[in-house]
Amino acid sequence: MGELVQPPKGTRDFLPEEMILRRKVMEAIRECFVLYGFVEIDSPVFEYFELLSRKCGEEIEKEIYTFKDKADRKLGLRFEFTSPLGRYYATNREKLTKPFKRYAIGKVYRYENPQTGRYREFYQADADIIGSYSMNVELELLNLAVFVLAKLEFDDYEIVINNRKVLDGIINAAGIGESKKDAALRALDKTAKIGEAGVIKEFKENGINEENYRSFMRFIDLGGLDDVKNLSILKERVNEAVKDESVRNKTAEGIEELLSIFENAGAIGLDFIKYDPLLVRGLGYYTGPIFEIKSKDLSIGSFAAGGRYDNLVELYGARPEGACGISFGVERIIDIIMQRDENALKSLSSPVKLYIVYLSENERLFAYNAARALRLNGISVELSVSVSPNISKEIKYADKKKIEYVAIIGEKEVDEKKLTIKNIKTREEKLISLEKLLKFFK
RNA sequence: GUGGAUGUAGCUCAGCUGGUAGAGCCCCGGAUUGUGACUCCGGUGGUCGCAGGUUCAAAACCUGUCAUCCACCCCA
Repeated sequence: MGELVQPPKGTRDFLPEEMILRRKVMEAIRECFVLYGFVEIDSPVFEYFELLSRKCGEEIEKEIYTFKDKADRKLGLRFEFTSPLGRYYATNREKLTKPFKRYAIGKVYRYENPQTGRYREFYQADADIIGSYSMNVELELLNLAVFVLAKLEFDDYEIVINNRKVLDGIINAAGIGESKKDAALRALDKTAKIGEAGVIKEFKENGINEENYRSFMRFIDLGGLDDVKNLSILKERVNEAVKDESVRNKTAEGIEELLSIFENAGAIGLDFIKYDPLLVRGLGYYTGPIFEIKSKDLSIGSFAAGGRYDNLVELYGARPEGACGISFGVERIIDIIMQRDENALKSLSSPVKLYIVYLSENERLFAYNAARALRLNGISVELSVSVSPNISKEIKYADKKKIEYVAIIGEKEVDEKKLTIKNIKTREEKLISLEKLLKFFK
């Protein structure tokens, strides 16, 4: 197969049967967003590069697809929905009702090497709330996430949460300077993957002492299973250790935010979320709580994540506003579903409920009218286009397209003004009137 | 951007130390012109990812290139 008949690196074609599952997942997520009161917006797939790259961090900047248009404007494809949202909000804020709760589901692009759960073109589903500093926002978003996952029948996942302010405070308390903060955080984030020795090695490579690492770890060695207690302990420790008053206040604020989340989580069915002092998240714009949802057993990584980014809209020229969002990795969710159940694709049936076959010209009008009546009642029907059909092949066709029922219309049916309905799976047949058929599908 | 593995029919793959390709599934036709998943028979389908090179001769060896998978970086 020559290269030119393949889709570009990191992109994929989807077959009709794959689309059934993809549509189902995206529709489930969308329904939940709507049930939680989020409104849909749309914005361009490309924006000015300079806009996209503001405060996203160097690493991400490298992953932005860029191009110049014919008037030499430097543009970039959106690599997620948050930066475009910042721009959108700044542009339209006068027309928006606050707090602004919006969702967006669409394709995003990242120029990176494809790998497990990683593509150059992929779907994300985002829900964000702009216009509130309250932790009620975090609680609502986490609650939404749990609702979405229940709808998708996910149960072996975990939700971890941390706070950028707290991270900054502990980094400071551990004696790691501001200039080395990012490198330290990046290394710490990898603890589960590369282990203690690996983190220390990375610290050293970045000119940070092992003692700083030990110190950091001592702060977060909180022992207990009760996160409220743990955070209270941490609060005292950091409060004593941080000399800089503004950092100390920020840290305390961050801990209060987390405490507020944990104290209220139980009341809305979120008692299982966990404080993870080593959770970092790379994107540069996060300012407060950050969270991640991952599968417990599968190696696919996190499939939903988000956090608070209070400074974002200000970056685009709007007055400061509290803002927080969550993003679902649609591809990863689909990959997980397919890894779990290899029959995930096979077991789905077509949204088309009935395939109608008529055997000769004489039955055409009857078949056409039946199809029309069903369609007018919202029932999806495919009418065969064969002129003189071979019934075996028609049934096989419907089966392959995962259509559950076939209607056969011949001389006999037209005479009796009924349709022969065959259930493909059970092979049962019934001769029934159109009225009964309509009721059956309703 | 870096490293490793892999590219042979629509799919999964076989093809030994070089002698210009095979199986199963799928697909198409028939046994079966108002009834499909099983069976039987027959058939279509490949410049062996692409481009060079070595050789009398390359799917095989060498180089480059593109793509896929895995890992790093980073991330949904």
